[in-house]
This record gives sequence, structure tokens and C-alpha cells, in this order.
Amino acid sequence: MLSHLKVARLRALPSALRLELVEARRGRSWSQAELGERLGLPQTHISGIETGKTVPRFDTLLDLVRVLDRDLLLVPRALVPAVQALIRNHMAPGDGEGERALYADNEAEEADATRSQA
Amino acid sequence: MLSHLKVARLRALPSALRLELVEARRGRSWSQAELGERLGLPQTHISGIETGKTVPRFDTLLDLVRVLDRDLLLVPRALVPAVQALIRNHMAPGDGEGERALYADNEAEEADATRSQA
DNA sequence: TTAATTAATATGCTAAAGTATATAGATTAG
DNA sequence: CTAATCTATATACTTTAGCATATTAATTAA
Repeated sequence: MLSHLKVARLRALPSALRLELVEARRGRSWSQAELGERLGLPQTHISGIETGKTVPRFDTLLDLVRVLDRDLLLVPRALVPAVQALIRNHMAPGDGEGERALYADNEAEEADATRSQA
Repeated sequence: MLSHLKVARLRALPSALRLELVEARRGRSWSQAELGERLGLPQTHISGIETGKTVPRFDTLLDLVRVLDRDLLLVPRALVPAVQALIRNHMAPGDGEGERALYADNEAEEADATRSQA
């Protein structure tokens, strides 16, 4: 039964994505409190998201990335590498803006693999 | 017009995204229960997400789209149109799969509860 | 018609997101 | 040094995602 691979649930946002968020915020010289004000979120929540303490709802994360001039797009798996290349190409090499990587794959990160099946 | 509008919080996933999820699932001839089994989610939860009753956490939505052979990518705003074009181009016209639109912008969903109660 | 499948809804519950506040540990400016 | 800023953490509280279950309605087939 190899088609029964259960998806390991993330316990936090992928570190690459979190890094992107922090870099984008700092690239604008915004403090966590400043970013929170623009979103109507407390500074503590921004901290929790950036440090991986909480997994935000999709709407929360969407608001967050949009304030940082980004968007979350639904992309067919087959096109992911192409989109990644597009983004990398767009980012000037050695850009001081802190625009670098994009969040791509699972990375397993700190997934809680333990899930008792009935 | 006024430039700095407060970010209106989504009360549900954008309808375009929800539509994509439903079409992708049906394209694979999966019932809500079948999809839920693969994710470890109850059918009722799938229903709630698809109908806009609940906003899933990011990890939940990520699991969901990945089972449907898609991914959520963080894309710089300036590149959103290019990525959209890339996706549209990739979708062959008349493709048997339910691959059509992609989720793009806010759309001002609002998602007022459609109370079709009896 | 009956029976099975699919999807939506309702209730109750638990876990966690989200809010508000205060504060400690850094860092930087004075 | 003090003072201010930024970030992480802690506590308490409210809201809601998520889980389990049952039910309703609509569809589909026999």
C-alpha cells in the first residue's frame, strides 16, 4: 500500500518562507510592531509567526505577504520549477533588498510524523 | 482614490481558489471523503473549506493543494501577472483536467454566510 | 419505489490561532 | 551608566480551526 502516505502536518511555516517574511520586512525597515499595525495584528503575533511558534491561517498569511508586496499563488506542481526560475531571474544577483529565495517544497522541517491511525 | 486602504480580512478563501480546489478534486474523481482520507481530514472539513465556511490554516491548505498536484508559492507582486500567464499558457485549451483559472487577487469576496436554511 | 453515494449542515468537543497586556533580554543611542 | 527601541516570551482570555459524529438532502443506480 504505497499510496497511503499520510502528509506530515507542518508545525510551523517552512523556515525558508519565514526567512523571506523577515527579510522582506527588514528590507522595508519595518519593526514587527510597525508591520502589525498595518495588518491589525499585535507585535507578539508577528513574532510568533516569524519564529515558527504558530502556523497562521491562510487569510492571515495572505494579508501579511501582500503588505510585503508579495502574493501566494496556486501553481501546478509541474510549473513550480519554472516559476521559481522566473523569480530567481527577477531577483538581481546580490540584491541588497534581501529578496532571495522563495519557498518551494516541504522540507519536512519539524513535522510531527506521529499520527495514530485508527 | 485613497491609497492606503486597510487590509480587509478574508472571511473565506477567495472563490476562485475554492473553485480551483473543487475542480481539481473532481478532475481526479475524488469525493470529499476520499480527499479527506488522504489528508487525514473529515469530509465535513473539506466541505467547509470548499464552501467557504472556514478559512483553513496555511499548513492545512498546503497539504490540500499538494495532494491535488499543486503548490502555494510566494511570488513578488511584480511577477504575479507573468506567473499567471505562465500557468494559463501551460493549461492546454480543452484539457481534460479541470485546470483553468488560478487564484489571483482579492476579488473582495466578503463571503457573507449563504444561509440557505430550511 | 429502495438503496447507495455524495455533499452540506448541525452539535459538541479539543486544540490552537488570535488578542491584549506586561515584561525580559537584547541592542543601540545619549 | 541611562534611556529608548526591537524582539521574544509569558499569562490570560476569546474566537475558531479542526475532529468526531449524526443527519439531511440531493443525486444515482437498481
